[in-house]
Amino acid sequence: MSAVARVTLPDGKVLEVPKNSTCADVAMQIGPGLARAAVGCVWNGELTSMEQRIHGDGRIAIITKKSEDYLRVVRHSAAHLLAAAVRELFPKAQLGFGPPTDEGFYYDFVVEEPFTPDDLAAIEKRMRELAKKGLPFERQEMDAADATAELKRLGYDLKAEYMAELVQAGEVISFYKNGDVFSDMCRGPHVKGFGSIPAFKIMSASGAYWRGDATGIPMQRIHGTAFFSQEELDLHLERIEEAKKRDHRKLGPALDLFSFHDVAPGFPFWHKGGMIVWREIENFVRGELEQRGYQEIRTPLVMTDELWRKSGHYDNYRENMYFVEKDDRSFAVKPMNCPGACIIYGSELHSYRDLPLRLGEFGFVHRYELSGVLHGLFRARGFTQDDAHVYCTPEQIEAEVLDCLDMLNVVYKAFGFSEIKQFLSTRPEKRMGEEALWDRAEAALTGALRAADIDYGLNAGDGAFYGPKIDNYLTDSLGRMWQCGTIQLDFQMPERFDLTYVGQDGNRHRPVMIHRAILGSMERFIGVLVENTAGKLPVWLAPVQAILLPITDKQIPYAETVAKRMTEAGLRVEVDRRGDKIGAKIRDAHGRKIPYQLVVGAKEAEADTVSVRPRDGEDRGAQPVGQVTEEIVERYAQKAHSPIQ
RNA sequence: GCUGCCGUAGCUCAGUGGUAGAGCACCUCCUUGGUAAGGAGGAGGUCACGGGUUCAAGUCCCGUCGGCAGCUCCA
Repeated sequence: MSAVARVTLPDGKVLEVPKNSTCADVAMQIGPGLARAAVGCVWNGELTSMEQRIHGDGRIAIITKKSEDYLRVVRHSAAHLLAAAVRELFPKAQLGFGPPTDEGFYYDFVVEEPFTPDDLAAIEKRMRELAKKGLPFERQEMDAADATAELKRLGYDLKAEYMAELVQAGEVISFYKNGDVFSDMCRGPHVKGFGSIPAFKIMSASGAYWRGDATGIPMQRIHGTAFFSQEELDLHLERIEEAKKRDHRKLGPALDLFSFHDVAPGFPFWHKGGMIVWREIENFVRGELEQRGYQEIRTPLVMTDELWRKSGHYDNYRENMYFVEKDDRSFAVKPMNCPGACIIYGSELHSYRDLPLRLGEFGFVHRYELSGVLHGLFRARGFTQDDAHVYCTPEQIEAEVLDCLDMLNVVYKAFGFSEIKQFLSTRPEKRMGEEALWDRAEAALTGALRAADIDYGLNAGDGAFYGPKIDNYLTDSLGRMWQCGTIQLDFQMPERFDLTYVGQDGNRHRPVMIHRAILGSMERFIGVLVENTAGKLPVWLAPVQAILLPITDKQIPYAETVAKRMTEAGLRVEVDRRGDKIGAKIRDAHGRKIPYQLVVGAKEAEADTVSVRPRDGEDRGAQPVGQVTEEIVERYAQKAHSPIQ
């Protein structure tokens, strides 16, 4: 064994340091300035202190106050501050884990009673008092015996359990103390003291379990967040408010798109507005399918258990399936469309000339989801995939995957999404098939991603039970990522259904199957669209594209003539016939987020014009009906999603 | 599913053991008003459902259903 460890710096440079060096030693070797500025480091992706010992090769990033990762340090310290306040107010509270997260931090506690909102307010108040005192973090390393004694003194039984594991793993045990107020076993690093957390806030409390085990010890988790400045914290809180305003579960019913009811938990009811959006999306995708040589199919919702045994779903997916009994037979409601597609493929003989055979299906699938994970359209129990199954030869895989990636780009762009991120998910623990097939499938997907020059991320172990996949995430206007499309390779299903094609050599061969969805689920995608646009759907998707607002009843006939002309031009138009004043009608149309609000009074009726109030702009004044109609028709045709001004 | 919180009119919510409430929306009437809420009146309730405690339950207790947040981030 070598006595040196090779340490890779963020810029790719490699340093050799003696084993058992600390991160601080490494920083010093890079430069004394950096060593002085260092507040912690990231060792092999994990946040740790400068005292971390280096036992082998790895990657290091030194954190200074200027690093992005410094925010994680601040938040981790804020978690300690939270725990300190909790221990003062609830001396019997036992500590669990308290890490920083992407949004802030949390700390888990074992307490007799759940925290009330009043408790949280008191805890936050106490945190502010402690922060005012400064109370520097002081690191102290201990051997196992001392650490055990210290944890016993503090009454941290759970931590003692965890410490034993750490000692076993050869870790150095360290404590961080803040005066005589608080002490916690912790790897670090931390800010200077409780006074060095510029802005923080307690967000909420919820249930959790020791080490995430639902059969284990119940705990109470307090969530908070922290930032470098009050301004950034305020901005964060505003973003949360904005997201709340855009919540599709509120906007959807308010805009008459869809609703949920107790009689069908997890299953959306689609109203007229939602169906218009749905149809537009479906027709657009259908157009793409036609361009790309797909055939559209539809397979049954209910099929026998035998089919699902054959496909492997019965063994691998049963907990998520719905079953029905009739004629002493058991049937399952389809959770996926692939077996049905395989039945169609297998129903006739195929030549290599037929391949690739692309079968598309807007397939309505049902998956039982635990009640706690349901979330409006984002996580429903019944949803419609814009699914397709491509049967091809192994040689055709890359080209087909590339075509799917291209379709993804084209489709997402049409909905106003330009930022797409791909992740490759590799073999999961629960899987079917031989390792060699998995090797081949993973290599094929990697090849396509490289060929498309895509900078993808890796989700190791997150593949489907029948094959690896590429998941596609899009970023919305609030910077949130949504998983939509997926491209999955499958060497199993053709095997199980004994699917073949006749090759050039006259022999039967096994086709490869690619499962792919672009939008993912119609339901979820519409939910994403609603949140992304805050309900202000582009003209091509808007259930009502223009509304005529008569100043008085006398203009209703004129408004109806205009509406008729626009309807004949292919637009979706309404007339507001209610007896309200114009101000109220505008307010209402605006609330419904209708793109074009067209005011008609005596003057407009006289001149064959409408006064245009665009959704995103100011009153434009009177414009000829023909011109306005043309503008909307053009926007519709172009699927424009720019603001309407 | 588990933990916590919640469930009162279509929506947003008040009502803390003693006659079921408000605003908005809806309907009718008056008003026909030129750019983000005109006025008056009316109708609308098995207080999620089931059980219990009590002279009395929207309110307290138990259960069920449904909703929301969290349950992955590992000192």
